[in-house]
Amino acid sequence: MEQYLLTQLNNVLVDWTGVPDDFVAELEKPNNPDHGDLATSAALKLARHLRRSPRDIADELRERLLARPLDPSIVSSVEVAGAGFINFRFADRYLHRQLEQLLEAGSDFGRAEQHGKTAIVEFVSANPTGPLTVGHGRNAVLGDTIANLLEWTGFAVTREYYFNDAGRQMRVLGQSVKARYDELVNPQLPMKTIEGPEGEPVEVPDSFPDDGYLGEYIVDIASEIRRSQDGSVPENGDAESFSEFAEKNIFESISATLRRLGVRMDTFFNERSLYDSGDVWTVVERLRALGYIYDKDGAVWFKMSELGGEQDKVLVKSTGEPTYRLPDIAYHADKLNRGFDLVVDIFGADHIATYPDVLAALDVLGFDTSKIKVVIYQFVTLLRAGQPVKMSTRKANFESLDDLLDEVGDDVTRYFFLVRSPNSHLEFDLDAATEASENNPVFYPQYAHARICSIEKKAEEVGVDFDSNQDLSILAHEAEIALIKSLLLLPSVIKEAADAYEPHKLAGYLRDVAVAFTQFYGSCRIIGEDRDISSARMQLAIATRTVLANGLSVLGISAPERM
RNA sequence: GCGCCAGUAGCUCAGUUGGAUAGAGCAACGGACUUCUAAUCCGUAGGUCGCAGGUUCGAAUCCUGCCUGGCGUACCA
Repeated sequence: MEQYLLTQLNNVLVDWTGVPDDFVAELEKPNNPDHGDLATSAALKLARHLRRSPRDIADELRERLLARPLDPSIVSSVEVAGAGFINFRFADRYLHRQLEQLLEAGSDFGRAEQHGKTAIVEFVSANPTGPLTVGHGRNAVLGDTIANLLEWTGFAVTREYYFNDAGRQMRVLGQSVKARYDELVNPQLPMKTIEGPEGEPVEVPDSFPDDGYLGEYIVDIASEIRRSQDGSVPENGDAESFSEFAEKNIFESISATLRRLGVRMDTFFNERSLYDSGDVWTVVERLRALGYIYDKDGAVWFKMSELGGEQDKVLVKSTGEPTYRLPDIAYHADKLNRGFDLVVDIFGADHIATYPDVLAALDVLGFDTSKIKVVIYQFVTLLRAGQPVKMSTRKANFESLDDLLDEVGDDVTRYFFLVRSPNSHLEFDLDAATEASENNPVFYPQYAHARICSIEKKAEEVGVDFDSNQDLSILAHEAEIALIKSLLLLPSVIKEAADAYEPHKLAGYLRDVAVAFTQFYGSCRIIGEDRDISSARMQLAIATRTVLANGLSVLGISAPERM
């Protein structure tokens, strides 16, 4: 309908003298149903060019459209309204035909054809120094759902987790675990007091690093090492063997947490491989050859100030160790070299400053940076009894993603993370997510889905005789038509959500579908009407269940058959 | 100081490629279960769209300035 109308509209305008060649009419969905199903403000926009009143132009535009003529099985009415809007209404016949196609497509309704392009979505990417936080949860759910959306719009998608198990962080981790282990083995160990997360004193062994990890999980890992009989960590092992054990342990717990969230990675990319391959140094040399590198104070600098940046950036510290920027550049070069058509990064707001440097470097290295899309999401505040809950990996007192999943479950967790726009701060109210769970918005689409399943089951029990080939044109009730219109939007909503990298558009849509269904349910009985109407309404219910199930599966939220 | 994000109903947030009367959920108030699931529905109330200018037929949306909050602005990641 939309495509058809656009073609008709613009064909009319092409033949219209005085209309600028580059003028393209657009359609919008009016928010007031009295204004039809689609509308165009073309007449208003042409007023200046044609030097006539918008209303006048709209009248003529309408006449010219009707003269083509318009296919009455698609468009039922064309009206001029307001200051010069033209409102179009769908023909019921058109809606019924589309509904038939929806039912035919079934679990593929909303899914676009594969177009042969590939995408890689990098997300989570937490280093194995501690359990995933709630912030990682938002990252994981966003990344996974954006990957789903891209798949549904025809991309072949790779989900990748980028991590680093070398360097300072892992050294500190090993030292932290070793110190806690020593403390367990030898209770007489001399202790010292350092500052905890709230500035409170914390007792740690003398050998504990000042910037060590204070989390309880460090002690857990230490006692696990002590219990383990496999000798993988020698009693007098160095910090490195402790760090290896801890890394393995933490990675397993991270994987388990992701599994609970329904997140599955295709590939894990270790930053270390960029050093092993020498890619990191190749980047420096190529940038140097291009004149964007200089040495100062023993460090290697990148001339970011010549590329629109505020100041030059250090790529290699005077210690010889690269900053995070250098491997980031090499990593993204690697992703582009792997031939992906689209490279998506999911970053927290605290990484906002890192990617302009990366993009600038890739740009001068000759890569097509337009293939890279960085999704930045804002921070999560966890509220319990109206008070913010502290969340930090390094410090002791924090709420982990696992704790959250324990408290509210995977569906609610995913929904809360997905229902807000990524660039909006997220207040995750635990009380609302748990105690008030009877009014929890996540249950809207789920409940509607379960209700339909229940109706189908009931129909089977009482042996209702449905005709699955029933002509759907019998559906003419206001609530039926409104529901059909809502259902047919799924493909375009998925497309919009994918193009914008904003899953909340889909989450909001599914709630609308649930509302439209419930209104239909309230005014139209399915079982117990005469056979024709009963059959047609059952088809409509099945179509609704299909849309809800497909949409929920994109969000990674379950579509239960009963609740 | 500079950069990014945000400021919309009591609360949490949609709506921002400029369109017609700014929406939803929760909270509040009033109704509806002998019916296919009441985890629901219907109704009422609730707004200087942070402030001030500007652009135009039209601004929550675009431009400028200012205010407030978050995150950055490392030879941390």
